[in-house]
Amino acid sequence: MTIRLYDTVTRAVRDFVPLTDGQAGIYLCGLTVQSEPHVGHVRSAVDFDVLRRWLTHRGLDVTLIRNVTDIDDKILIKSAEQGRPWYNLAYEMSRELSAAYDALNVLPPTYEPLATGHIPEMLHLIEQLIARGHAYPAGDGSGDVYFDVRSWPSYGEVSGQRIDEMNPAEDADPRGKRDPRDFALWKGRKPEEPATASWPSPWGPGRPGWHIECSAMALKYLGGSFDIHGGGVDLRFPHHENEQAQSRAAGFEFAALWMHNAWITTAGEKMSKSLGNSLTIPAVLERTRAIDLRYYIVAAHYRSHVEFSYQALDEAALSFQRVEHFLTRASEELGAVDVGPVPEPFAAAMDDDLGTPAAVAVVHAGVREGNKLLGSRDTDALRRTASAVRGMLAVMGLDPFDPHWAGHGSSSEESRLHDAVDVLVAALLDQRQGARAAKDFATADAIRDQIKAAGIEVEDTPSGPSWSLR
RNA sequence: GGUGGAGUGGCCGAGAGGCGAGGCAACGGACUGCAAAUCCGUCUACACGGGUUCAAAUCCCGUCUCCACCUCCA
Repeated sequence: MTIRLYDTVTRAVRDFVPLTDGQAGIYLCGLTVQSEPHVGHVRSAVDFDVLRRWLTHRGLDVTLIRNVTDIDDKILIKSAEQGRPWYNLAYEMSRELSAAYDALNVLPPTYEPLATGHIPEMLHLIEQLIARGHAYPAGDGSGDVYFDVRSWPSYGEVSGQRIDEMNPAEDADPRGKRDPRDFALWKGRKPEEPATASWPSPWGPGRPGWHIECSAMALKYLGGSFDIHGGGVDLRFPHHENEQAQSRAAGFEFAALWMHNAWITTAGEKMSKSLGNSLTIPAVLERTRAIDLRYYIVAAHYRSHVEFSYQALDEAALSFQRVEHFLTRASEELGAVDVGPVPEPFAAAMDDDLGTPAAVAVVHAGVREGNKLLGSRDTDALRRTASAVRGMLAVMGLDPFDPHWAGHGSSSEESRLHDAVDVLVAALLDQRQGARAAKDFATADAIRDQIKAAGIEVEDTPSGPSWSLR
C-alpha cells in the first residue's frame, strides 16, 4: 500500500513518503476573508478534507494547518467602501466561511492561524532574509521590504516560469524595487490606511505582504520541512512560487510536495467574476442539500476543472440520493449499519492520487450489489455490503448517517415535525392499504396522489409502504 | 510573448496503447393492481488531419477551439 500523489513541482505522480514515519504535515492556503464564500471557494477545503481523511484512514497522524488571511489590500479597500473597520469585515467573513466549511462537513483543521496573529514570526523571517542577502528595504523611503528574486537562482521552480520570460507588469509602479518581479515582504503604511492596519517593524510601521504570511505560519506550526503544501491552481504563481523562494532562501526545506486543486467555474469564467453573489454557499444551500453539494464536488477529481451548473448539481444529487436510499433501506431491514472496512478497489482508487471518481464508481457498484440483496435471505451479505458502502462514504465525508449532517437542517423541532408527519401519512397509507385490499384502486391511487401533492413519495416495499420527501 | 491545462456518447464526468468507469436522462424487459423503487438489457463515444503499432481515446507530428496563470482571485 503506497499512496501516490501528483506533485505540481515535479509534474508527476509520486509515492507519498512521510518525512516522519506515521505522520503527515499539511499546509493549506485558506482564503482572504473579504467576501462571502462561493462554491468555488470551498472546493479546496473539501478536496483537502478528503485528502486528510484518507491519510488518516491509512493510519497517518495528520496535522492540517489552514490559515485565514485577515489583512490584505482588498479587505482594506472593501471595508473602506462599506464604511466599517477592516477587522470587522474580516471577522464577519471569516465566520461566514467557517459556517460554510462546517455545513459541508469539512473537518476543522488542526489549527487555523490568522495572519494578524503572526506578525512577529513574519518580521523574524524577513530579518533572516535580509541577513542572508535575499531581501532589502526599499530605497525610496516607502518602508517597503522586497524579496530579491535575482538573488535566488531557482526562482520559478514551482510554476515552471523563467524570470526573464515573465510578462513584466509594465504599468506597475516599480516603487523602490531592484527588479519589477521582486515582491513585497513588508508594506510600509500608506497615509490613507487606517492606523489599526499597521504594526511596528524595524523598517517603520506597516503590514506584511501576502506571501510571507503563509511561510511564517507554515514554518511555525509544521516546522522547517513538512510534507504537503496545497491550494488552488491560481496560487501556483505568484503565491506559492514566492513562498517557496522566500522559505528556502531563509534556509528551510519547506514543502516536500505541492498539490493544487482545479477550479469550479461558471459559464467558463472564474466564479469570482460572474453573477455576483448568486453562487454563495448560503444561496446554493437554499435549494440543494449540503451533502449533495459535497458529493458533487467530491465526485470530480480534484485536479479536474468543473463547469458548475445547477443541472449537473441536480444530477449529482439524484446520483447520491440513490446511494443514500440504499443505505436507508438496508438499515430499515438490518437495524443500525456499521461504518465498515472499505473494499480493495476503493482503496486502490484513493491511493492513486485521490481517485475519487473511480472510488465513487466502487460505491455505486456496492449499491447495485446491495440493492439485489435487499429483501433476500442473505442478511449477512447485505450487512457486509451496506457497511462497506457506509465506510466508503465516511472516508469521503459523505456518510449520510454521520450525526454531523443531522446537525444541519434537522433540529429537534424538525424531528418532532417529522414524527408528526409520519403519524399523518401512516394514517393515510392505512386507508390506502385498505382500499388496495378491497381492490378499490381508484381510491388507493387518489390517496397516493394526495400524498404526492404534498411533496411526499410513497414506495411499496416488501415490508409495506414507506414514504420520503422528494 | 512565457507557463500550465482541457476538448470523451443526449448530459455530467473517469480512464491514458489491447479487456465498454460510474452517474443522470431515454428506450426495452422483469417485478407491481398501476406506479414508485429495484434489477437486467439497449444507446459502442473520445476536436480535426496525418503518422507509429498486430492494436491508438491513450504515443508522435501538424491544425483548430477553449481555459487558467504571468495583476495580493480557491
